[in-house]
Amino acid sequence: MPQVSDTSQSPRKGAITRQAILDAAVRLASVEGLETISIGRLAEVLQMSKSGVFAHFGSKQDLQLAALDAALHRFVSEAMQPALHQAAGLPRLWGLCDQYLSYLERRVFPGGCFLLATWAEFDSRPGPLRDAAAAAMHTWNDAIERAVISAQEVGHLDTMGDPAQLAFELNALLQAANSAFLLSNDRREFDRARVGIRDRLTRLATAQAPHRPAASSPGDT
Amino acid sequence: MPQVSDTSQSPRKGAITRQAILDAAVRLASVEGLETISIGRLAEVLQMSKSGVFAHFGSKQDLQLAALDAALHRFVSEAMQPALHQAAGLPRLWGLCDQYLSYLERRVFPGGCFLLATWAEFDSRPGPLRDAAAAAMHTWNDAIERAVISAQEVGHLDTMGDPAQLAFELNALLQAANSAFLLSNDRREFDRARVGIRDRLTRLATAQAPHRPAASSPGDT
DNA sequence: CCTACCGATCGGTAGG
DNA sequence: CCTACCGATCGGTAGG
Repeated sequence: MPQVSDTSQSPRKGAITRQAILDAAVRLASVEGLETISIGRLAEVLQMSKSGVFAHFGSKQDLQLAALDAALHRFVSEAMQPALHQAAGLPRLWGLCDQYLSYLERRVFPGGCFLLATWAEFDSRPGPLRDAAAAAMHTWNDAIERAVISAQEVGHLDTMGDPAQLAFELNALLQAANSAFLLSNDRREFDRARVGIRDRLTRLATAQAPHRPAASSPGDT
Repeated sequence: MPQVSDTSQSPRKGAITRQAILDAAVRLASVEGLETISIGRLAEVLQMSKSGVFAHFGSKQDLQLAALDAALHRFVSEAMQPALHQAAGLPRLWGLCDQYLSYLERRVFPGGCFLLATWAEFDSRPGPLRDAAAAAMHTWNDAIERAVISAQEVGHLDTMGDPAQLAFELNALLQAANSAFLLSNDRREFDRARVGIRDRLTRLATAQAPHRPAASSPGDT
């Protein structure tokens, strides 16, 4: 009766398999969309039976929700977490934008930003998936807006500017980088986003702002 | 043998049916995506047999391409055409942006901007549909960029600015209005886009620019 | 986690 | 534009 076993197998094999399924689901969904993935194709990729895959989730929708959740966690750690540890104010705000662009450049997901893709897929289809995609979008939007407000509070940004307006414009440049890069495959799109962001931030920066957001200069390529 | 008939029926019944199919396809696809529409569901909506729908197109892909083409024509006439008739320079450039926002506000398509939705759906799936969606995106991007260059040529905009950079930023604000409005259902998102666009244009406007792009002021709601 | 199976729906064809 | 039909695949279930 192996209760601890030999640690080589068994610890929580189910959880490992479940994670493997979610990894494959996220990879597939990034390219084809969360709705288009099918349990049968996942089973094929994973060399499992259909019902073997199915057994880990109560329904296709639960699988989709779990995959979105897994992608969101990956998004947070790849596109947000490092920047959130920076000093409040312009460093953190610029860090968030730059970290997001780096997440796009590193192609963390093969199909571009997973959150934007999923939001575009479900933005007009009411239901749990739309709700979850909206919540994921809010996770990001709130982080940006909080960083803007905090930059005003520490005195780096002029309080005359409307935080919602600045957050909207920063977000606009970031999501444009995603779709434009997928369209042109031209890395200068990232430079354009950085130029636009730097312009907005320097224009609103106060005298107390730390040597302004210099960042990696895009050069004149 | 009715050769001219009584004009009530018959002229080109096939073409009429085909158009009805495309209208339904565009409406469905705007909400659910071009890939998700099925010939069977279209037949149901149109009270036709599946093969009756199918007969007008050689394949599902051809139906999708035809629907995208129909949506593009509608996009051009609703979001571009009126603005393109305005005077070259800032009037036309501002007109294009404002017309696009109006197209979103009027909810020409129930699921937001059809071009952006379709591009997001196929941006990572190589094939004829991705190519057609990219071409549709270029139709719009080129119009904006040409309007920017033309505004420089007539002396309304400072030639120091990079046209590609300005076009990128205007486009960013426009597509952000689309996704943000679908997310929040808050019309202030359109105001934010207009404020950002006006800011960009006034900042680059020369002395010869016609009384600057005033536009409908968003008020302080 | 498997085999075996269900009804429904898919895109597409035959033949008229 | 129809009826009738095809093989393939879908999400999901039974039973182990």
